[in-house]
Amino acid sequence: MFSLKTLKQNLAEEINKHLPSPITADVFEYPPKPEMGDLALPCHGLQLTTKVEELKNKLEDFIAKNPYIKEIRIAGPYLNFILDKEKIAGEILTKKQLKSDNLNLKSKKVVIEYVSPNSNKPLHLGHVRNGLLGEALSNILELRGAKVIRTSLVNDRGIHIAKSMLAYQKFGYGETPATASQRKSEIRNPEADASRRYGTGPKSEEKFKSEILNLKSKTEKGDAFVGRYYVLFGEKAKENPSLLNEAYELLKKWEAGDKPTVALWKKMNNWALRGFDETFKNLGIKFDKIYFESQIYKKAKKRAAEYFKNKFLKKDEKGNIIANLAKFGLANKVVLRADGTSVYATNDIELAFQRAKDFKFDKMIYIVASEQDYYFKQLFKIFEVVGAPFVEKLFHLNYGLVLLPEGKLKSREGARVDADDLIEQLEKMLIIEAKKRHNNAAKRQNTTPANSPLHNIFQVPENERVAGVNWRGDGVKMASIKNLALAALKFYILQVDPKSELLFRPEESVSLLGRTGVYLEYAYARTQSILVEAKKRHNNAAKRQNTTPANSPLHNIFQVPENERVAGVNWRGDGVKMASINNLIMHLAKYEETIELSAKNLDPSDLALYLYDLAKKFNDFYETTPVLNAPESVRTQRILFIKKIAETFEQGMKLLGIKPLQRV
RNA sequence: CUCCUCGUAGUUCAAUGGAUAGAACAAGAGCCUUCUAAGCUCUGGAUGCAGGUUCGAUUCCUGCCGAGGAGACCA
Repeated sequence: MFSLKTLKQNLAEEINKHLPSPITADVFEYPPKPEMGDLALPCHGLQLTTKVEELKNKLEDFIAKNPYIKEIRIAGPYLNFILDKEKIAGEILTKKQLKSDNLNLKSKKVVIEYVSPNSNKPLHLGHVRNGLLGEALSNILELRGAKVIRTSLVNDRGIHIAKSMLAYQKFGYGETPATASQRKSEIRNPEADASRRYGTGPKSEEKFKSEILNLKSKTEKGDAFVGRYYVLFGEKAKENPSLLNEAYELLKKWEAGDKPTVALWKKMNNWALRGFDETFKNLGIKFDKIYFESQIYKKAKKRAAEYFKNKFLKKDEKGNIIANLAKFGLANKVVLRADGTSVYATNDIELAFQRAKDFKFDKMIYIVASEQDYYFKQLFKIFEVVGAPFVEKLFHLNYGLVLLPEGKLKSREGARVDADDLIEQLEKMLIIEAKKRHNNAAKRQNTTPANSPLHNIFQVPENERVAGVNWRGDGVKMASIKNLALAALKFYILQVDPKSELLFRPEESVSLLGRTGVYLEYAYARTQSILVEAKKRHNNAAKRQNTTPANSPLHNIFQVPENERVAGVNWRGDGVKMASINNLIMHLAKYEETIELSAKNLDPSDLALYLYDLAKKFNDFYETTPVLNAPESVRTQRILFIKKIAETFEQGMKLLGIKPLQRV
């Protein structure tokens, strides 16, 4: 069975017979232009005892015997290999889609920690990037054969939680998510809303109180609800700094197990967590195990105190327990405050031990933004000096921050883009775009919008339109706008190298044209359209296959039909572009190594860009090469070709967490 | 001040030390009696500056300039 990887390895082995110092399979490159060849060996660096031509001659025998290589050409310092695309296509197209068996991560246990929110405010764009990365990586590693355990850590206790609790206690008047009104402007701009809504002084509080009492019952997302009180605390504390002390008092009460306080904490936490669940579900993020800081902080403090006995840990002059990292060129790190309260490190240390016990992992990947790089250096060093057995297995996968235009000039406490709101915005953009397309299509066809086949889309009430509408009245359910919006968002974020910062402009960034998730969906939908139509016409691929006598069932894929081969007789005036078919075949052949690369680099952007290329090449093919209307001699083969492309799209998109849509 | 990351078309992103630095958006011109025109084709535009290593540097090294992040018991 054909595999590019194997071919490269075989070729390298053969070439090494003629070289003084051996090469490896990864020195091969792909020529910049397909006309040059399919595989290239740059010979500049090789210590050739002979000339490039002589090497070429020495390889002739091997080439003659190798079924996949047709020819070698010399182009300056390069040796270019022309592969037999017909042969390769025959094997690739009948090959089953990549399975997780016999791949190199088989049975390795990988624990991933990602997202890890604070339960006092809703998820924002940074969490989205984190979550999408984690989910895509988990999927990719799973395909490579790993056993992936998706985990998260919720910071559900501490002073920040106490702040939102206090604000609710003082200014909540018993409001709940179920009674809260959810106005768009509030969600978009909670800060501005908070000051408008709550204002200052007793009068505005009275006003607000009566406002809540008169609210219609419309449920607000719990995390947004809780988040508003956290913001409110900030507002109020500015006027009245003593509120901070009150919040600390509340935290102490909580730690002491004061019943009403714990009850309030539970209530608000549940609201927030339910809100998170909804957002996670929307984004297609799921965890196998969620750790809560509230459940480990006591143990964590104990462990930190115990480790005080370790010679690398000591007390500083204030009484904090610190890890002495100076000799490693790092700043000392507090692992337990003098007053006995915990810091992040306290819990992270404990949690690592707990996870090691829970899962006995081979690899533990922390997906945390690069602003924590230094912290993780310190943390891992601590594990090293205390002799944690799993220290070699830990890995911090850092990703760049998501910046906003304002943040680029002046960051710090920049504005936040709310995750839920973002998805909603995208849906709206899609609906507007669809309407525009609809009108344009009508114009092109010289008909009024009302007579256009797309007309009915816009007769559907808005709320249903978002959920999903029917297409052409044929009863096939059109994919929901929401899925398209998610495809756009996910692709937009995942196409970027995780290490790069991501500049996000709320209005422009997630474009719906060009290199986008929508483009992918559109290309995939086109494959589906062909395949569905093929079935309709009773052009059953399997049936046809039996009638094809050639060695490979796909033998004919390259046979340009007689009438088209004759000079001047072209399809759509462009001619069937063999280059377009060949490009696609080589591209399909590269799928396996793309997945491998993504897994190795822990970088889904390789796969995302691969899929974009696939869509691009497919669209090129689509424009120039008829499938269903192709002459019978090649029709079946082309349908199978489309099927293979569709399968690759499906798997690749699913790995990125993008749901392939039958129709766009 | 120290450390980390990063400077590529107007903008958002590509390019295991290799061939003419690729796309997309934005602008203009074309293409539906044909498998979905959210598509396709054509036209311009870029490696911050200065050195170094190399047969060859966007990539590696040094310095400068610029951006972001971290260094504090702040979560």
